[in-house]
Amino acid sequence: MGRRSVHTAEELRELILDTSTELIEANGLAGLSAREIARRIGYSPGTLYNVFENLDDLVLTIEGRLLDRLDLALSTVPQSSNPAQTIVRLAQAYLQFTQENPRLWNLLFEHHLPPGRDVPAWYQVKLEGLLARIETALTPLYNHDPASRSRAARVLWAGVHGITSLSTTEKLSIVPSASARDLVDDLVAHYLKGLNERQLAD
Amino acid sequence: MGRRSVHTAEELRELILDTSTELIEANGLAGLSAREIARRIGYSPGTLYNVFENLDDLVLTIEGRLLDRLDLALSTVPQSSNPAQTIVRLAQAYLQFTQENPRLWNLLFEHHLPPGRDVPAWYQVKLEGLLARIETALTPLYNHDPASRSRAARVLWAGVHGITSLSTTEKLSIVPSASARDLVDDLVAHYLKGLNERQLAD
DNA sequence: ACCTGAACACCGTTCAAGT
DNA sequence: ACCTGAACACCGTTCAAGT
Repeated sequence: MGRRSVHTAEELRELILDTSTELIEANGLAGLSAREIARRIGYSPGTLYNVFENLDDLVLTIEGRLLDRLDLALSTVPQSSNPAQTIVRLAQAYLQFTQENPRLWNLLFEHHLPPGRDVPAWYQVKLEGLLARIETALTPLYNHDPASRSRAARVLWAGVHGITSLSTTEKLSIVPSASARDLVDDLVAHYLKGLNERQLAD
Repeated sequence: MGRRSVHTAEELRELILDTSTELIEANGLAGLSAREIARRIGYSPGTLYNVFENLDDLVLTIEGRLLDRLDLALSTVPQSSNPAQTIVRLAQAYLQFTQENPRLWNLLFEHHLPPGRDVPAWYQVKLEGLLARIETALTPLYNHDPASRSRAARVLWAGVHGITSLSTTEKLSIVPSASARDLVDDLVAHYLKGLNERQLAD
């Protein structure tokens, strides 16, 4: 029919992304469908495929924006003269972010690309940027040993991720979300203390 | 048509579960469909619903068996007189198990029940049984403080889960799977050392 | 150029009808 | 009692046709 664009290409793109985000926040990845997006924005399903290659492409775009938002949240964490305190603050900011956007955050782990398709390069870049924030905070403890610093950053990242993952996945209520913060604090405090003892022993 | 059962009810159930497991191992949850299972076992789709309530019920059954297999694997870990070493061995056994069954293991985190439906009680019981293995290994360090012991067990469990999760989710290749074992060892060693220092300070 | 909507090849689940 | 297969209400994606 050739509806004379009531929306610019950019507006249409935002409309699709916003609507998709709402659907995911309401019901997770299972709540997202091309036809439902189309219904809500008042276009036909085919129109989505003028804007995005397919649903995976759309979801990756949403994931990219989510990583940007997390990066922004971490960027506001004030640095402390005590590296351990900086790390604790970063971990708590991460935890808070995931708890504020649980279904959206879960998307990062629910959604898988079809076998053979790789994650785009920009996605890896964003992840590495986030990890770099932790590495930077660890530098005062490790400026002589980048390999150990890198490992410590990954262990901390994965550890905090594990706690948040188990606390937001209702299916593993082993970690009640009320105590996630305690667990994160405990992890960071004792792990860093263990690292520090090792350094003193050197 | 009333095919005169060439399979007993029990055989049919196993056939469905085995075929479903194969589909998941090949392509993850996305590769599982009631119609595809039916095609492979040579029954009509409707027959699945004589055996299982629905696909969620089927998937939960597979998850239960998976948790049983993990429990079995952990049960063969020899206890050491050094609690830290027992924990390291348990963590490594967990890691190995998840790496041997990556897609099946991911099922536990990809699959979500529809909103409102709770995880069955037997599922929670199995999870708590697994956690109890870690708590038991920690007892020598903590027999006077069950609350701290419980927290330490949860932190270790979540931490190892986080490392394995990031290493098997191809989308977060921040943790190359080659180094997952190093990260697990590092986490357990330094976390326990940090705990231990605190105890000595008490 | 942009958008539609029918078409194709799929889903999960139910249930009357068959043996 | 067990099983079928049509039916219903959905999917993602493509693409000829319309304005």
